[in-house]
Amino acid sequence: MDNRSPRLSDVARRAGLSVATASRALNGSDRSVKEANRARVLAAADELGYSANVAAQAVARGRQRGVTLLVKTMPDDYANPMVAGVVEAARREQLPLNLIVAGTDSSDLVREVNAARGQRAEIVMTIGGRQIGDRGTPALVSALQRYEAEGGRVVLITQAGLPFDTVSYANSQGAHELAQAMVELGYKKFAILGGYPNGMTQRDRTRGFLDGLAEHNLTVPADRIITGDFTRSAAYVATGDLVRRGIEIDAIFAVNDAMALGALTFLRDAGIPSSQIAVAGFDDIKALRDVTPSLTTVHLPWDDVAAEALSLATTARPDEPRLSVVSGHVVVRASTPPRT
Amino acid sequence: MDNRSPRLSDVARRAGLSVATASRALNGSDRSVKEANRARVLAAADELGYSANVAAQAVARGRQRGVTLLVKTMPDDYANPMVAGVVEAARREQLPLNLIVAGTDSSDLVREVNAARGQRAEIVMTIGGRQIGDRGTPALVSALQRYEAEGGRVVLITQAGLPFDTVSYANSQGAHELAQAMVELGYKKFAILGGYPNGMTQRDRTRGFLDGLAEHNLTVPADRIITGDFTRSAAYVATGDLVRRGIEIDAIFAVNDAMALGALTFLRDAGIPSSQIAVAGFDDIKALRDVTPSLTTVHLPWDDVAAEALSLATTARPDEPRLSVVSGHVVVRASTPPRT
DNA sequence: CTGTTAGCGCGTTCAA
DNA sequence: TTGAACGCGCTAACAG
Repeated sequence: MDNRSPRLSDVARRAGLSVATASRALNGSDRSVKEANRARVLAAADELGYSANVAAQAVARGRQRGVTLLVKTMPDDYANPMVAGVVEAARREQLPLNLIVAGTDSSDLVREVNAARGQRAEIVMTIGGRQIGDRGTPALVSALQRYEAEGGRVVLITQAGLPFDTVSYANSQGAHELAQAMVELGYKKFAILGGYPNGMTQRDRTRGFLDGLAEHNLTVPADRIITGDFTRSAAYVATGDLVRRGIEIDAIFAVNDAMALGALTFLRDAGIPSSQIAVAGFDDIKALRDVTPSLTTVHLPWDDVAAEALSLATTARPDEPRLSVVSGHVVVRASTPPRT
Repeated sequence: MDNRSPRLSDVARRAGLSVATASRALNGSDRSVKEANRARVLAAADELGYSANVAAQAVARGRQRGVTLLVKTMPDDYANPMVAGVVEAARREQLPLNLIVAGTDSSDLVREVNAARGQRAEIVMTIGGRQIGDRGTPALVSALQRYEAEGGRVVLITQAGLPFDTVSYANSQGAHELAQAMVELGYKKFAILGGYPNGMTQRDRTRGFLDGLAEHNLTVPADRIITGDFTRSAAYVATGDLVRRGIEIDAIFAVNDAMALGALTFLRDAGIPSSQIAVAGFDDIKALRDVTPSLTTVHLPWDDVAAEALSLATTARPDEPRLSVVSGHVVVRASTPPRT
């Protein structure tokens, strides 16, 4: 009942050749195998149903090929377009992809980075914004530095500022342009659903938006900048609070689309039309196509972000960490009708 | 620049003990290490920043711990609730989770199963429906059987019928009940967006729905059962065709929620209200909360599906493959208002 | 171009 | 309870 799966030596014996030759024919990079022998090895492997033991290869080679993608969570509502992008990009490059769901804490990330280090993973990529003043950041940085010192490649998809190759997207600029666009549409009284108060992504988007308004001499009173969870449900509740408090606003900017959807859904449930309170988000996730009214947002080219990250990972690392910033653009849709 | 990451032998030397003892203290299952020595080993490991090489452990142990989850694709729009469920369940059980995005072809799946076999993966779990008459199925079955014969555990989350432990969800029954519910609401003239003509999930849901209608002496003419891609976009287009062809219907059943959202969005864009053409889906994905009108569907308890799959995987396998069927229930929402 | 040999890092016998 | 020695499956250096 408990057979053994065939090993390289089985293949070699059946082909009447040595393991070394079999190894070269099957997995070696060199071409230094006579064609006839190569064929015999491949035939033997096929007959035996041989499949290389990747773990053993990793041990022997001293390095595990492919990219280890570290994410904090696996969402159960809207897909994460960055993850999808990286998965697809890796597939195109024929790079094995190892998706690890680490957990939300930065110590979880440290643990997984160390695991990758133990395995001699070739490339480690992380997705996810950082927290301002996160006490775990130094530990994460040193784990990553150590991993790099031991020969690994690190690429972060997040905010700039850590000493590693990084792909960022223009949070501040996008929000700035969105603010401009909304002012031009005639909006004046804003509320902002700002998500986690310590999230850098959230902070950059909030600031960019405020800066954009400031150019038109508009401000947002502190009581209309709501912080809290970075989720759809939290936004739903927060919008309800705003409305109940009777605060007079004509538009809500949510710092990501999931939150914007929460706001939009609350307004719909409450019977408040976009002509009364408009909503705009950020990210341009695919799910936006299906809501009414369609949502104004900042489009980010997630596939480009992923491709850029992989490109950084697979090219030689220069002495100085590189930073690649991908910018987005505003997409005005029905949730922010021109205000007369 | 290229240091070495610490190995078990480094830890052992620093602790003044043998590798064997260090191994037992750090990763061994036995308790047979004197407490003082155990502490010294742990301290040494900590000081050195030791992290076990999982690949080497896998080679030595002859088995890679954890669950290897094989999915066909990584969606970029709506999250797959099954995947999220399994990830979370594995985390709860402290089982390392290896998520592999295989590709859509059944030969891709075979390749990954063989890779898992080569690595002596402990548990292989696959998510995704089968195709009727898929020529690749025998190859997949034999790859899985071989993997099992070599000591692995297989759990499928899909239709019943393959000789492995399987978790299924009641596609036919759920659709049947949905049909009943819609008839009771007063609907009579249906169209069905059936997805891939060869998909078993799609077929079961279509059949279940038709059976439910048949109990009320209702039928759906063949030209109103539309097959095609199993996607939101395809459903959007198909709904447009239905409307343009001027076919008289009062409700559309889409065999999954993504397709239902596509249909709903088309109707919205075309200005056709639910009172004229209703829409119902299947799955109850989270994204449904945010559309207008909210969507009638069949709710499936995805977390239960995942938990059940993991439970099958971690209990001893009896001689006969087990089948666990998780059933759902109809949720009537605004997209199917009572018809008078 | 091929085979022999020596590791890779770890778990696990078997004696002590 | 400990340590020495061996083996896991594979790659890579070195001869031939």
